[in-house]
Parts: sequence; structure tokens; C-alpha cells
Amino acid sequence: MSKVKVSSTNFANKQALSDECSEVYAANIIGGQWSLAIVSWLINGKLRFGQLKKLMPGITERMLTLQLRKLEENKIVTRTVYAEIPPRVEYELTPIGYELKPIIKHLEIWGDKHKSL
Amino acid sequence: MSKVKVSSTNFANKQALSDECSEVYAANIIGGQWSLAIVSWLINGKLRFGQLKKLMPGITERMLTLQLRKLEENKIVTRTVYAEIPPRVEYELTPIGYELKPIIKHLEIWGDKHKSL
DNA sequence: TAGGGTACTATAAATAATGTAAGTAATGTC
DNA sequence: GACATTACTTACATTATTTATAGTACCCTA
Repeated sequence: MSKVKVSSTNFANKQALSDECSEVYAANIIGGQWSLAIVSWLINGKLRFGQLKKLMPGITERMLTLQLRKLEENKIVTRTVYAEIPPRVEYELTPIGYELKPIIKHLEIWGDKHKSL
Repeated sequence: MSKVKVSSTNFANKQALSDECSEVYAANIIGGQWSLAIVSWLINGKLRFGQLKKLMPGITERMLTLQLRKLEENKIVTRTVYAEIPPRVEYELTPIGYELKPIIKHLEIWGDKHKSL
């Protein structure tokens, strides 16, 4: 996460593939280690930072923050801050985020089937 | 690619997530930098190593080999070697590989829509 | 004998992603 | 004043993935 080197071959390759293949573009957006899991949880409704953390015991706060920021940048989730103390921040899927639902469902079905091979 | 440290936290997290979320499991399988692109090309029929290479100008032979091997391990593609000189090797999707087709289609549609936001 | 074609493999290096550990700010409660 | 709560941030370490470059084996053709 954080910094990518825009002059790297890797970056160029990703760009090129994303440009010509929308499915690769999509995969890059939801392709972080935790992104899909986060989106899966949010499909059932908005959640707070701390709730997500509890739902995914393995994730660190840093990673959760990074992934949420990336999802926010990509307009998959919205972030709402309530000016309270202690702070409260809620994350919710955007319309285009919700549209990932059928894809996730298909991936899940396919994954189950694949596991049982 | 190649070696992962099975004692790392990263590995453990991936395992745990894959176990409980079939969609994450699926995403891990098709999640390499080039995997989805390769599968996309193969959906139209079998291709040789060299043909894939030409279709994806940016990929190195090493990467192509690694990704194909991973796909083969995961039963997404079959590898057929013809004992000829010069050698000929054909890659083709397995049945479960072909079942990725609707998913890829959806990803593509979603990706297009997302791009136009 | 030299060079070409095909599908690789080996090794090293660079880049990217993830994890660890500690610290911050604001305020309310004990 | 010490401590708890919440949602982070920062600096650094580790691991994973991708790229770069060169070389291999086989036989055929010129």
C-alpha cells in the first residue's frame, strides 16, 4: 500500500492491463488482501471502524485503515465522521459498491465448488 | 510467487480468510497480476505458450510460466505437451476454469460502469 | 558450423504489500 | 491527575510479488 512507483514496469503493466481489460481493472480495485472481506461485511449494512475490526480478528488497525482509504478513494465506500468524543466513524457501501454483491455471490459459489474438487 | 513463508502472519491471515470466506478463497486463486488476463484469453479456446506471450506484450516469460503453473496447480488450466521439436505446449481451461466466464463477464461490466463514474 | 525456433529455468534485483509496535487527540469518568 | 474509549497515524521491519537478464535443450535448416 501507500506509495507505488509510477515509473516502474509493474505500474505500467498494471495500467496497460487495466485499460484494455475492464475485468482486470475491477480485480485491481477489489484485490487487496482484506478488501473483499470488508466489502462482504458491509453488504449487510453500515459498520463502524471498531466493528469491522472485531469482525476480522486478524487485521491490524493500520491495514484496516489503509484498505478502507483505498475503498473510499475508489468510491466503493463512504466514510462518515460524527463529531463526538470518543469519535465515531461509519463506513457504508456506495451504490456502485453494492453492485459488487452479485459478483461476490458468484465468487462465493465458484469458490465453494472449487474447494470441493 | 514461488516461496511463501508458511509461518508468517500474512500467510495465516490469508488462510483464515480463505477458509471462512469462499469469495476470498476464489479471489486468491485468480488474483495474480496476470491470472485474470490469461484466463480471459483462454476463454476463447486453447492457446500455446508463445501465443499467450504475444497477446500480453508486457509479460515476461518467467511470469507467464509462474502464473500458468499456479493456474495449473489450482486446476484452472490443463497443460498439454506435444513431444515435437521445436516443442509445443497448449494451455486450455478446465471445466471449473470455464465456469469463471460469467464471473469475468460481470467483473467486466462492473469495471466499465465504475470507470465511467 | 552457425543460427533459429520453442518453451522453458536460474539467479538476482527491484517493487509492492503487509505486519509490528508505539503514539496521538479529545473528552468524560473515577 | 490517571485512565478509558475510539479511530486513527507514524516509523520501521518483514514478506510477497514482479521484473531483469541470461542461459538451457532439442533438432532442423542453411
